[in-house]
Amino acid sequence: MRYWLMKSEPDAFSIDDLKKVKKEPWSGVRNYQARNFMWKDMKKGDSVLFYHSNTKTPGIAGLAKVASAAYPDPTQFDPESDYWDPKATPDKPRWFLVDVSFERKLRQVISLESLKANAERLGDFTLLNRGTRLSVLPVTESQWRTILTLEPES
DNA sequence: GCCAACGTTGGC
DNA sequence: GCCAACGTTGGC
Repeated sequence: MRYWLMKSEPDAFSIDDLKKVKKEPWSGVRNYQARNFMWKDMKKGDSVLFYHSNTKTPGIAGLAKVASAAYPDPTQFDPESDYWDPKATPDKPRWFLVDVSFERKLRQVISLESLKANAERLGDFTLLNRGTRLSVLPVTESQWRTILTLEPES
């Protein structure tokens, strides 16, 4: 069982949206490193920190699970989609995704600010590295545990 | 295979 | 809305 962090812009797809639909194909990732994490390393049942980016208070908003094995992102084949990739074919797909299922909302968003304030306890954390724009990234078990201690009691 | 130009991410 | 940081593209 591994741990991950996945970013989403809440204006586009928030933790509340995930709660509503329960399960969502994580389409639209068009970065090779992020794709490789989903394609090669993620397993059904892995745990996911659901991160809100590009918003007033960026931070971790909820918990989710990897709900499927990786499979080709169907939006790459759809000329109508924003994520259409003319170089991808069903025979030779270029982009892969996993389904993500809702687990729970955090009682309060664990803000990027508070993650930074605990940077020392978190150790080397990709999210906090300068210039990191990865939308799918690995989290260690100890980071996962540390982060959850930052959630308020009630 | 280099690298300038361009597009995107995402915090602020 | 700004812009630094970074990834990708494509000419050479």
